[in-house]
Amino acid sequence: MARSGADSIPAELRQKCSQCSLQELCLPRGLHVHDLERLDSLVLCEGPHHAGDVLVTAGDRFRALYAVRSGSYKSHTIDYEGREQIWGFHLPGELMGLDAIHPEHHLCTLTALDTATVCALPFEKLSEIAGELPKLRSQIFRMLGKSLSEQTTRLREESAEARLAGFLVDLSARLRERGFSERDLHLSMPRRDIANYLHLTAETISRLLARFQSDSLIAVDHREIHLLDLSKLMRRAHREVVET
Amino acid sequence: MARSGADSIPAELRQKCSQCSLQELCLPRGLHVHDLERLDSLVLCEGPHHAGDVLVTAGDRFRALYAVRSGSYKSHTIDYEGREQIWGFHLPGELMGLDAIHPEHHLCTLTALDTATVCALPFEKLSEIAGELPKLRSQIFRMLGKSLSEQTTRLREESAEARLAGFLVDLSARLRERGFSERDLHLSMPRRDIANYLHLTAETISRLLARFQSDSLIAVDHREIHLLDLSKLMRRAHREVVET
DNA sequence: CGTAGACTTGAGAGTCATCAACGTAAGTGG
DNA sequence: CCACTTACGTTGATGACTCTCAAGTCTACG
Repeated sequence: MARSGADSIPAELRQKCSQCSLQELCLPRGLHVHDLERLDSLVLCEGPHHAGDVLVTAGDRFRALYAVRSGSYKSHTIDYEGREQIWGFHLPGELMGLDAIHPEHHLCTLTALDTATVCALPFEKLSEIAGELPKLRSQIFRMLGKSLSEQTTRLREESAEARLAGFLVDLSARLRERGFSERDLHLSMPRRDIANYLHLTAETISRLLARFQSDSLIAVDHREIHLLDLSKLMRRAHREVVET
Repeated sequence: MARSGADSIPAELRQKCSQCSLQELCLPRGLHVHDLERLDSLVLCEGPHHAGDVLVTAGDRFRALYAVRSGSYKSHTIDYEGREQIWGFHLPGELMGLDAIHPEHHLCTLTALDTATVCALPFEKLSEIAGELPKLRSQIFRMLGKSLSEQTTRLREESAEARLAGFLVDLSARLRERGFSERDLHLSMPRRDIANYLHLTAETISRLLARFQSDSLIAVDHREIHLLDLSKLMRRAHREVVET
């Protein structure tokens, strides 16, 4: 967590986008090798964090965007009555902290869900480099636009069933993008967190998973979910049964 | 709606950010006079549109962002079953079309709610200029981050009452920013649209407005809403009773 | 082996949607 | 000016869905 001064950063904290396997999912997507090296110069690795560790606390001054390197995180706030509200779960290659750009301080706390690491991208430097690299600039715009359109889909489906089905379908798609099986999900978060994210209760999640299972859509084993019929699940999510 | 070729644009379509009264609310916020003139060179005025006129249709190729100049618009989609979903209402100085940046086509249809005009900001040129003007760049980031954090607040409150109260409080704050009365709201959209936006029904909106009125929080006269007790309204919205 | 937290399942209650009837305002053409 | 139309808005009755509360089971881990 503690880090030495800005200069003389230990070599092991330096991470190279140019050699990262998540290149094509992450910020560097579409950049040329030469330009990638400009990014290499600012990326700092943090972690490993363990389940429950806090990377950023809501209210912290905005310094950097974070790209998940391994494991997963949740972004969440505490509301006026001390209740948690979860805004997103973040997988490797996904950018966190975008909500801090406008107010210049973080709106969300970022907490590790399992053993996880991130790359920190100091925003001032990033913005500077983005001034010179149109592709990087448009990639930042795209990532922002992406989380914008994601937020809009989350609560779009009205019924509890459609929301949970949509959650599973999304997770499946994101795992596939990352080279994992699209049918075997491991949930790194408890039922309560899924419920919170979808504006439901843990009991409802339990009941719905049981219903999906008895309808042969999925097989549930604790936090391992096997998707048996992806297209029926999409229909329950009120999604087009088409690949993205 | 029809416009002549890219060259020789009629003078009356040229609009100048440098002379616009919405400067401080809109994209140019914080730019120097000299830089403002760079923006002047790309802004094109469109309209006037009338209630129901469509500015952009979902699926249209992404060419430009739009800043509301006068009147108001709604952004909405049509879902898998032909049902409308409203994502936002947009007042003068607000940017529309941000959701199109990532997929490079518009996700939302933009429709005028009353007599209204916009400034079109061709994105390619805008992005070019943003490469040279760090302040403009960070302003675009901020506007994106802003709509991100706005989306996250809309459905945050769980009860119907809190959501509608929040809607009124937000509208009031945005009108105040624009120099209008924060207590006298004119709703440019029907109850059905408010309901849709908040994931409720028109009947529920009616009943809640009636309840707020009988609790002396507001006075309702058709689409004119007078806010009698802003701080109680904020409490119903589960918001901190503090100015932004 | 015992405890704490996560998860499941059941019963009852409350909120909001649905359906339906009616009232009101604005616009049209006679 | 007045019937007529159409869209919008209000109000009431009913019911479904999901939350809350409660009890009990399972799992992980010291």
